[in-house]
Amino acid sequence: MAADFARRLIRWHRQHGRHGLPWQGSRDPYAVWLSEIMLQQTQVSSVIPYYQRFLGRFPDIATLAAASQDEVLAYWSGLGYYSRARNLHRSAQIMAEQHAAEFPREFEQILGLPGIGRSTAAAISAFAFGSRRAILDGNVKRVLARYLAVAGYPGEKKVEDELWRHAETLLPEAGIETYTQALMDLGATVCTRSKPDCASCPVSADCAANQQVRQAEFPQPRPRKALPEKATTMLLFMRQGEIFLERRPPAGIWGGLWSFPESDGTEDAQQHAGMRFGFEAGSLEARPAMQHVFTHFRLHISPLLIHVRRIQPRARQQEGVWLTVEEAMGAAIPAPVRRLLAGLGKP
DNA sequence: AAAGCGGGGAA
DNA sequence: TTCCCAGCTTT
Repeated sequence: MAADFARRLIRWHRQHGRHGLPWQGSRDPYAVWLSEIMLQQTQVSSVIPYYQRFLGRFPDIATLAAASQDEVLAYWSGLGYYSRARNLHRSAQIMAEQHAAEFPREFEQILGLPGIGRSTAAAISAFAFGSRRAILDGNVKRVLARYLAVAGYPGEKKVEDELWRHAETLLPEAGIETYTQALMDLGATVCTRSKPDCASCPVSADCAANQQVRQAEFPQPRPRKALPEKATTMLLFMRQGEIFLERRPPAGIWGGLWSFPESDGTEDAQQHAGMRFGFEAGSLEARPAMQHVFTHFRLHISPLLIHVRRIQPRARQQEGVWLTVEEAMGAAIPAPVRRLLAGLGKP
């Protein structure tokens, strides 16, 4: 069974795998390493120009190690996840100092380099040295979860461990490079996250998810973490066609951006906020509620439009500014404030 | 607009 | 050990 899986993949790869990519055909571990790092969170088409430019400027470990971090980052600029570039640079310097600028062949030593985890170390070992090592990146997790109907969320340790065991078991005795490339290619082009093309899949006949027509159920998605909910009332003080904004503290949410004064929504707090600035409130008008989702919580915003009748002359205003809506739209304001301002024109 | 991604570093 | 984040893509 396991042998069939690998054999079919290898056979499939000849005709349907991705060929001719700039990093294929090279066994230079440096080139293989660079491509694997660039491909970690980035798709092939974006990587290609960066890979060629980077390799042109830093053709080997010694050159990379000798370069400044600034220049390395400049060549990475636009790819994102800049810690990858910093780790790449650090690794090159480690190799220059400790391994005579040679890329280590030993799996444990490769794994020990910064920015290289178990799967990346295995991919480099397989492609550069022909070592028989299992990989398990996001694509492979999806292929195996479906092929073997592995339940649970792969981000969970228990599930990931099970997938690693399967990955090891399915390894072929020979042809590790083609097999590894085929597995990656299958996940990227056939066994895709949505709408997998099972009709074109070389292992669909004994794929558990396909047999049960449950492709969409594997791998199980990350459990939805219930976001904490927070609520605030934004006070939109308005006077003579201008609105009042104050600058937020430099750190924290919307640090340094301009926003409306806030209150907890009680009448006392609203009055207090107005008094803080010396505003004498006229009519109040609740605006439509809205919400804004952050990475770690959901914020419910109740906007309250307050027409300011009079500003007490002694009032200090160095913490805030009065701007026309148009001026405010051009200022450094967070997205929800922008939406609120945009909605002010309409009733 | 939301979820995914491989490894590092914090908790 | 386990949890969370980065910064861009794809759906």
